[in-house]
Amino acid sequence: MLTSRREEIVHAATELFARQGYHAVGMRAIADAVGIRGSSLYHYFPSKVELLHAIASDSTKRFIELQLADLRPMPTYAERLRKLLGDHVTYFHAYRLEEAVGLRELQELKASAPDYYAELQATRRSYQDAVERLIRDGCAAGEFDCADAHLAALAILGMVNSVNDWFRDTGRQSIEAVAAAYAAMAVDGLLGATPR
Amino acid sequence: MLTSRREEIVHAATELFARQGYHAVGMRAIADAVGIRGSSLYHYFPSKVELLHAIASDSTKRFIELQLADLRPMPTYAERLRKLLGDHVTYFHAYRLEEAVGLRELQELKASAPDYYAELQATRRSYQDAVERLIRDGCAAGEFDCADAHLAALAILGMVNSVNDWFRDTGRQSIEAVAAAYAAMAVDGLLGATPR
DNA sequence: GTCTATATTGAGATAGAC
DNA sequence: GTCTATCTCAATATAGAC
Repeated sequence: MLTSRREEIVHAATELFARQGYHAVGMRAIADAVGIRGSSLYHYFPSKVELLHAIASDSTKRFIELQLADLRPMPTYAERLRKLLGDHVTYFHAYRLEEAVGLRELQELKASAPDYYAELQATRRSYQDAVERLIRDGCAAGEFDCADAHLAALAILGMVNSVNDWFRDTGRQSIEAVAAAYAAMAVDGLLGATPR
Repeated sequence: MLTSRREEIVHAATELFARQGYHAVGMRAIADAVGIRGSSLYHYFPSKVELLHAIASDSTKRFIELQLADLRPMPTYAERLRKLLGDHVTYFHAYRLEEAVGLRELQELKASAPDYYAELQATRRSYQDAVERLIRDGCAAGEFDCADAHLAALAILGMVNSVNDWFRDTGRQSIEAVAAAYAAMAVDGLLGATPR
């Protein structure tokens, strides 16, 4: 599964950062989890913050590329957005540790590595813009009913992003069921895609 | 404004924790912000984590008491929920630093002070339950249209909680306008309170 | 690529004078 | 209630052997 030592390190750091927070985890703890000495980590990453960047950046960029590529081939705006949001929730669940680190340690990245922060924010922004455009187009086409596409995009993204805060695999519903339900609440409910 | 030195300390710590994160801020930095020495802080708080608890607990409990007290006197469930959610957004904005710390450092509290964590989670849970009950009652009364009141409550709370992530006072809309718009998207949109 | 050894800095917290 | 002085520990990171 984990082919390279580098991947092994990123994986261990992701788990520790997600569980305890970036500053609460020392390089020694990461090294222990991998079975090497602290100093050996510096063979793979020049600093701790580069490790954080690798975690936050890799999964976010992969996610957004996937989502934006998938945006095109659908008959209606409603179906397009429902699929996008459902995939959003399931991806966020699959990479919940990475997303937890990426979201929670954003300001740490902003303070310690401003370039990386700006880059990441730009990537996120392009995704938010794509969702907003999709909503705007759906409104223009008469599929959606919404007063402010910008606000609606923010509200819906806030909604789907929050699933990881409460969802547990041990609960009564699968992540796929929750993903479908959230997509329906957003598209058919909030945006009124299905006439009532 | 800040009557006691204790309040002054809590206020300074809130700002610093919100901006830099709990572990990134030392007791010395908090003391500097107040104009005393680091050791003097221990006259008011026995440890750093007690300070965190004071920040997270005070504002959360005050908020939830306020909101639950306000729940009763309204003619319809829709109006009741619209008011609750609007107040939620404006309160969260007024106490955005405290809420940022309370939400982001939850796991720190869980690790360092499990009792405080459990207490705080129970308080939050009672609020979530109240919102869910309100939605369920509104559904039973035929005012709302929703498949799963539990999921709807989680989705709506995720939505209103996310406003602080993007809202800035320098933007084009006031917080009151955003609060009203979010309440409408939740109640009239997601829950379909207004017939379309 | 991993190790030992270490430099350097700052953390949280305490003792006890005033 | 605030101070000075200090304890103890752990942090990130580097140098250089193997």
